[in-house]
Amino acid sequence: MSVTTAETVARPGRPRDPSLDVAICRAALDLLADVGYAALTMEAVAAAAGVGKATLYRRWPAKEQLVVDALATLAEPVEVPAGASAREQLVALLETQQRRSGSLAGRILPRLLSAAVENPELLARYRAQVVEPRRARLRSVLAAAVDEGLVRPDVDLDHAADLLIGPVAYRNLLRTDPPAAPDFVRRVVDDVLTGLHP
Amino acid sequence: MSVTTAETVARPGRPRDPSLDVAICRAALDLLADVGYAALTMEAVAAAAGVGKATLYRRWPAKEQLVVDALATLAEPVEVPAGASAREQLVALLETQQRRSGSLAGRILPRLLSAAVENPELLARYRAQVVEPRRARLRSVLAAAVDEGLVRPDVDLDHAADLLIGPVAYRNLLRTDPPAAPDFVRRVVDDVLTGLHP
DNA sequence: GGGTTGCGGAACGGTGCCGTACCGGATGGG
DNA sequence: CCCATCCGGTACGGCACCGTTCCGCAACCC
Repeated sequence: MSVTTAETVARPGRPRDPSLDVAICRAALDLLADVGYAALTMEAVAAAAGVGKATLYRRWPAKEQLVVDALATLAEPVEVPAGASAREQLVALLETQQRRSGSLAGRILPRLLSAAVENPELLARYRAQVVEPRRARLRSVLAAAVDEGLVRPDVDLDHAADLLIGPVAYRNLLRTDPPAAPDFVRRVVDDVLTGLHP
Repeated sequence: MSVTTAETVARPGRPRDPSLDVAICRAALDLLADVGYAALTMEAVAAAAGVGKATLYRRWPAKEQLVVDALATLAEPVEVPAGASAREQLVALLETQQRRSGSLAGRILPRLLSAAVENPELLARYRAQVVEPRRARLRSVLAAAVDEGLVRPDVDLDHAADLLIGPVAYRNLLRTDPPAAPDFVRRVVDDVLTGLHP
């Protein structure tokens, strides 16, 4: 499902400018993060993208499809320091996630949690684009932790990922004050790894 | 800060009907859960409460103050089975929280996570009314777990509460499918308690 | 019982977004 | 070349909600 629903079949006349697709999607994501889904407006997207309203409606019939496609362009690189121990890699992953709570994807999440009540597909896209890649990275590091003898081999890695992500993400979402202690992530990793230790 | 800002000083004329305060607040909370904060409308609140708009504006100048006061009326009883072991009490607490993800307070949370970007006070009220009581209950049960020798005495109970609540709440918020396994909560409690064991 | 306030309901002008439809110009395919 | 389509911009009628105001009546204090 490409961003533009137009078929690649050659059509007469001037072709659509592909760079406008990305500009529109980018503007939609920015606005989604800034004002939320309910307040997101086709007019505002057009203005932010420097585009006429007709250009939007020519490609997307309504806000929902636009945002769904825009979310498909949302991706974050998930890198992890090579050569470090599994424990250090887990700490690094979670600290990156914590630090990114103010990033584009991070600011979009609470908006989508609300919008998902009416439109579950929006959140499903976000999970596929952002949450699942993070979890996959986490699982692979946890598998390395099993190899290191740090985690019991019978542990469900998906469940272990929940134990690690949950506390960090929940605190970020709830904006609990005071903000998490500097060693918060490390303590989470230590406590969870102790619980999963052979 | 009472719901109605009117002073208790006697005033001439017909006094305000206190039952309308609760009807309005209840309607506001229902609408908040159903349509979200951005789409919540003074007109809709008035209609749902069976009240004229003037009655609303006589008490609250704007939507924000109304919702803040309405949230102050939000409270859930947090009971825990007496006589059970600390472990069983923890499982019961978290399962209750999980079951209540569809309750009024549970449906309001994602709406407030989005609204809190513009209006942090809304989420602060929710934390004070809903989150903090739950955490307090959790801390007291964890203290009992320390007395039972189930948890090390030097463990930060607040941090332990994060480890327990985080995974459960995060899964509920993200609506991860498939829905959590039936023994999900028990496994979380078991793993965390193992990590905090003496 | 008179003056004052509360109440539901209806109406007001103003504003912002909807989705559509044009315009004049640009761009590329047949 | 010619014409279909794309582009930015503007305008349109319609609709929903805003916050206020007025009405007619009810309820209460002094």
